[in-house]
Amino acid sequence: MTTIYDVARRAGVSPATVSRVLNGRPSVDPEMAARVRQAAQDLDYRPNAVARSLRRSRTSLWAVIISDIGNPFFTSMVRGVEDVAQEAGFSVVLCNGDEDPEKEARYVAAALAERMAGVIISSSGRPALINRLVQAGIPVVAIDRQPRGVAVDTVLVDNTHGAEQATAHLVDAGYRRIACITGPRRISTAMQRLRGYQRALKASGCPAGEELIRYADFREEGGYRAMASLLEAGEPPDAVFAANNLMTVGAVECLVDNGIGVPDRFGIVGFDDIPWAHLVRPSLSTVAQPTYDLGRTAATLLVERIADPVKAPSTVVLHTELRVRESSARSAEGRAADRPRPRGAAAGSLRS
Amino acid sequence: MTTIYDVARRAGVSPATVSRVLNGRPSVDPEMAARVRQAAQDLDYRPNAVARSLRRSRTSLWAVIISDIGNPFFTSMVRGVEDVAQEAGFSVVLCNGDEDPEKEARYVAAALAERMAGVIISSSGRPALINRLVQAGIPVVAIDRQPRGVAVDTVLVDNTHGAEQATAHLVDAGYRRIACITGPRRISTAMQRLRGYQRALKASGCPAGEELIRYADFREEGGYRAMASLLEAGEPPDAVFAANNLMTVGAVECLVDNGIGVPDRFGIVGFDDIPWAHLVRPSLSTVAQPTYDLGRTAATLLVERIADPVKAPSTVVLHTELRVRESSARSAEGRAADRPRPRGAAAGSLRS
DNA sequence: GCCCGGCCGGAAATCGATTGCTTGACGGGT
DNA sequence: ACCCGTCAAGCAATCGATTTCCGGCCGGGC
Repeated sequence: MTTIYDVARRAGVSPATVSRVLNGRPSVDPEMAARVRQAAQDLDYRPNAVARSLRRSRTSLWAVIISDIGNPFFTSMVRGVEDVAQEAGFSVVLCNGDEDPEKEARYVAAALAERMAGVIISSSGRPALINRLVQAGIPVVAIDRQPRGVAVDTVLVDNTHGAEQATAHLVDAGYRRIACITGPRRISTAMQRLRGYQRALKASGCPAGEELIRYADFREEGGYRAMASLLEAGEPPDAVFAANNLMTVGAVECLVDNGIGVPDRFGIVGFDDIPWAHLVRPSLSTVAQPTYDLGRTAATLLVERIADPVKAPSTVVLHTELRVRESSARSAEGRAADRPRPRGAAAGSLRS
Repeated sequence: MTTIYDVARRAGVSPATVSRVLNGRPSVDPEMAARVRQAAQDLDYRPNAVARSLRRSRTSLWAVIISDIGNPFFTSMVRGVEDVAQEAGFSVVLCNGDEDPEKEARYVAAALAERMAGVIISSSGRPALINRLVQAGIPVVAIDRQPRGVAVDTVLVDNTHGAEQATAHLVDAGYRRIACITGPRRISTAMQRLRGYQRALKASGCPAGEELIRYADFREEGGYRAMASLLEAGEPPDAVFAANNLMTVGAVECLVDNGIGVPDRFGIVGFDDIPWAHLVRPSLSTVAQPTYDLGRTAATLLVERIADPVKAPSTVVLHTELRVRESSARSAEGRAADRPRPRGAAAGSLRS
């Protein structure tokens, strides 16, 4: 690789001058600057970012640590981050935490070791990880999930309200025994969405209780299993609110496998939209989040935080929107035909 | 941040010794090694990876440059890469080229500047980019897409064969006027899949011709538009082979919007599976690729290439598998009712 | 004609970890 | 008793770019 010394030699100047020219510092003779630029181009010189980072003790890389790369929610968010980062002159590298606290910890360690310029994180683990970053002086923005006990810039959506709205909608559609499949207890969004669900049930007078709640893993398969377990229960529900998109898909699969008609015999609303929600039959009612804007907002906060490391952390809450489609639109006949469902089918398919 | 000097001072040794201990070099007094480790732990010392990379002139980061983060094909592939990378002690950073050659060029430049340990790339641009990496001595593995005119390790699937099989399957199902929606001409997979389609048509004696071919962008929206344009044609097709998963989804959407019954009035097979292909009604017939293994294989090649930079490049071809579902299963009635289709509907919806 | 200030560009220190070379200590062989 | 081999550990150079400091030159003012 060619270094700054090679360029300096070819242009007949000192490396210091080359550095000044290439970094756009003023106070360099234009004629000499031209010579330097020419030499750099001739040699196809590319500054060694590693050396530069060491000297400046800062990099131009952001780490975006997301919790599941297979979830379209995150991929859309990342686009928002990228667009802002690029305008601000940063490169984004993506780290897939995969809902695995250990994997996530590894990426945090890497971000720390590489002295990344900033980190946007949707943490599935303990807040200690985020603390480590903060204490090392690395600008951090938490996205989607609220870390407990750490004061960092945060971008969230109104989870509780969205969940409440979704559940209330199921009540309005005529469902009575409404279950909830939420995520792991350690994750803020899981708990907030559960709370919204509970609030709506209480307001409506519908039955509520732990036997209607399942804590799954925000994955498709977890949603499937949770749904199967709900159907196995003594008194199975007639509708479900699923706290994320992939679990919604899993739950629907389970219903299909058990031959349970949606929406007539069973209603379902999911949290977070899916790009193809309208293609699935029945199309899925969801609480849509402004995913792209979530990313943009987080990136903007990060840019500000980098510019001013001591300003007070702020929290931005964006709004969700209930999109009613077919999966929660019970017809009049469906409502009438409220006879007991065949149980055992779910169990059978599970054990197979 | 604490440096190696701080640790050395606290342990009462030289920085050289600290380095040796922490890198597990032998020939250090165990008692002294223990003291060093204790000091490092006390100070929560984390080696500065930037300085280390500079000195060693190599890093432990891989860049995986994929062409569309929104495509589940790539996200699944990345998992395969990550699993191997981790075993080999590398961290993976993901770069989203977004089917945009310029964006991709930026990430290549970053990989180059950061002196990444290796690059796995699914290139949507010109081979010049890959050449640049190779010339800089950075180990490269091309994945999914074959770069022209550059000798690098490559992992592909049997695109031509898969496409041929899919098209032949449509012929067998009784469709006669079979169109093809493929990707941009500059991308090898688009052309190979087109070739397989053409080969199958020729073998079967079905009509073939440029008027049945559309070159789209591997995106959902592009698939929609291509489908609409096919429906508008003088003599519209009665089936289509779509050369990737997202375009398949777009094409189906278009058919649904125009009220064209699948599979009875129109057959469709896509290349590359979709996790939720069986949820969509009608469920989608696809040519499935071993996405995870694709990633694993590429990563394994990269590990080998890093270990031995001069070995001859190899190309690995993995196999696809046709998964027949509903979207290509024309019933007997559908076959009989082969009456002219209402045109204009597609055009109307396009112009709206 | 001399002095001062400003501007330009080079020499060298610096960032933090690694590593080749060297020194010093110790033990065994002659 | 002397010498040499071995091993442990430190010194200092090194990676490549940036940046501080300083010297030299030029021009203007008195």
